[in-house]
Amino acid sequence: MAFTTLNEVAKEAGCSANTVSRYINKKGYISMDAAEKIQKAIEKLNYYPSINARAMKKYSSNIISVIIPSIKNDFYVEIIREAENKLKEYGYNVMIFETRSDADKEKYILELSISHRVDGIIMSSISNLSDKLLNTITNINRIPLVLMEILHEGVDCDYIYMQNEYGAMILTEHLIKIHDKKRIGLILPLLENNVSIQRFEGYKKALEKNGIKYDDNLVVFCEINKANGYKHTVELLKDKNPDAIFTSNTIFGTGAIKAFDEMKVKYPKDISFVTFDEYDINTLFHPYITSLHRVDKKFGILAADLVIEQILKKRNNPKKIEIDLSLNIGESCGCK
Amino acid sequence: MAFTTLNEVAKEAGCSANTVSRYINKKGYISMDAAEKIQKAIEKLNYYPSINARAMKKYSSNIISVIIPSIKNDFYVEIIREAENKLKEYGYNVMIFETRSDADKEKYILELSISHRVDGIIMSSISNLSDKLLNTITNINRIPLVLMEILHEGVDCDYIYMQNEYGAMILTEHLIKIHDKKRIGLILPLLENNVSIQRFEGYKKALEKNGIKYDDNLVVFCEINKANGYKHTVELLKDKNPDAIFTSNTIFGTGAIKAFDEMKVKYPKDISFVTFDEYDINTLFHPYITSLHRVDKKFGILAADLVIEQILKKRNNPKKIEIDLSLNIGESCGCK
DNA sequence: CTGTTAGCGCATTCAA
DNA sequence: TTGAATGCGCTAACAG
Repeated sequence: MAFTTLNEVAKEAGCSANTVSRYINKKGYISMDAAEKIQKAIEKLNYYPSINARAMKKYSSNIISVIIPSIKNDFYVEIIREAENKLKEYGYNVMIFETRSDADKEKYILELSISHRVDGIIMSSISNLSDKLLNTITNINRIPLVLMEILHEGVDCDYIYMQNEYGAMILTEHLIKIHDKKRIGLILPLLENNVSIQRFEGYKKALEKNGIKYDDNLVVFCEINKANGYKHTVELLKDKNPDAIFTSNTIFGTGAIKAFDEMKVKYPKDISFVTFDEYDINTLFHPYITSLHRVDKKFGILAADLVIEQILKKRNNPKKIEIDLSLNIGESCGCK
Repeated sequence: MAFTTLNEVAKEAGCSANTVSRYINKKGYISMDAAEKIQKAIEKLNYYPSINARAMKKYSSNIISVIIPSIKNDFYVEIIREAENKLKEYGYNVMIFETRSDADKEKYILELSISHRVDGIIMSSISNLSDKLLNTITNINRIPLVLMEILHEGVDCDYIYMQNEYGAMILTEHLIKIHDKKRIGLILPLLENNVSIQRFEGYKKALEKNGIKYDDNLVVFCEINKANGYKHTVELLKDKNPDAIFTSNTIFGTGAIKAFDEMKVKYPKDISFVTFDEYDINTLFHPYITSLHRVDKKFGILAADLVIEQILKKRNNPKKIEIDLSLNIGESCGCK
């Protein structure tokens, strides 16, 4: 591989490297004549500045890490896009990473981000497994950090978080109070996932408030994939006689839809169906699927604003922003 | 921000920076004693090597750029994941970029990749707008390059490409020959997109071969988004009396599904419906949607192998790998 | 307005 | 087995 350097451009333009640098960074004054020659040299030699060298010199990479569980999830993709657009306004580039909800990969990506000397990290971490490393990042390395979705006790940084427990509760309660459901099947990610724990708590709270005994036959914990959503919906329908199904995310939700389709179980006629997250697919075709609405959906923009604030204003008193949830009534629960 | 350096680790461990470097890179011999002290120092000081400094020294960043039109598209997401897994086997990290099919962004990302001194680029570029830059990359900078989806005449690098024209032809011909359709509505991306051109050609060829006159009222070119898929399906249905709809990608496809749903047009009863790409959503619920099957679906792995070959074996005779397409019959066209 | 100098953090010579 | 010296490409300080 072969790359032109600043020095080569300088030589070609008949000036010093410093002048070229100032031209590129638009710092200080440069004569028209020099500017022209430099521009020509840059084009002639196909010069592209080395980000590595620049980052070393400036103690700043101009990169923000955006780390999410999955890019196969519209919710997170929107966050990335919003954050990227916002950050670009301030001249930052984004490195996109997905953890696949894997603790080792999460750790690897965080360490990689430190090694890249990124100027900030926006992350959706749904377990506590990286908390120690996150503490190093924010306290020792002092990299501006924004965590999304849930609070990590003991990691003192900016947060944008949802009321997962409350959300699961109102969704469950809707099924109980409005549609008189008593046997609500729930499909959840494994409990090492804190979001899962919170949604599980919300479900149980709704039952308790409404005098329904918790039946652990109706609750399934499994790895997040469509196949599991399908499989466990089939099993619930076959063996557990549920009068409703509540999937904790859209991946499980699509598995459930497939199961309903194959078993010729129609919602809401034969069973009520609700899912936590609000996605495109929920209203792709009728019956529309009941879910929860994030009152402020701009996680990505909010997160970007928080990092930028930390960087530019050197703010270091952490902020916590709570995202409200409300019912997003469709037809799948039995309404309309 | 504050980061520990190799020198600080060396001081803490009571040895030279060189020894620490050799320890980290597992190169050359090191006494057990030294190794232990160094490891302790690394942990105590939270040392994470600077990728920037390393890249400068080694003329190699260990990064491969994977550039795709959209991360909101399962086809590309799979490519990313496959490539990432494969590349990690060889010790490479991946930088993920999406161009949103925007020529300026495409150029920006390519230049950014050069500036990062990436060790290779895997890209799906569906226009010819960056061909000049791609030539610089492969001929001047000599960065290993693999292009996906379509051939770019004049860019001499590795390719993994599909028979877009053939695919559109057999899909159209299926509608004509098997289901006796004569007025097939087609929704395509704008023609600056080469994939679009090829699929359009395939459509026309199928009509011609079967003695059907081309009617440009039935063909729509528009920007790729769901709203356009919806809008143009509605318009076709209302005004153009089509007996089939062919959407050129899944984004348009979901828009079409929404339009069918709202207008209470049932496929395949009222109209035939086919879409080019094979996605999860096609078989999420019945009727399953007829599409094209990529005989070798591992674009990502193939691409990673090609870059690795270029890097490790210093291969520079370009390879072209063609991906075959075959009909993937569902029910939406009218077949059972 | 421009050039000279120094040093960012690291890996790679070469000596010892 | 280890240390000292060097330089990757760039920008910031300082001189001129």
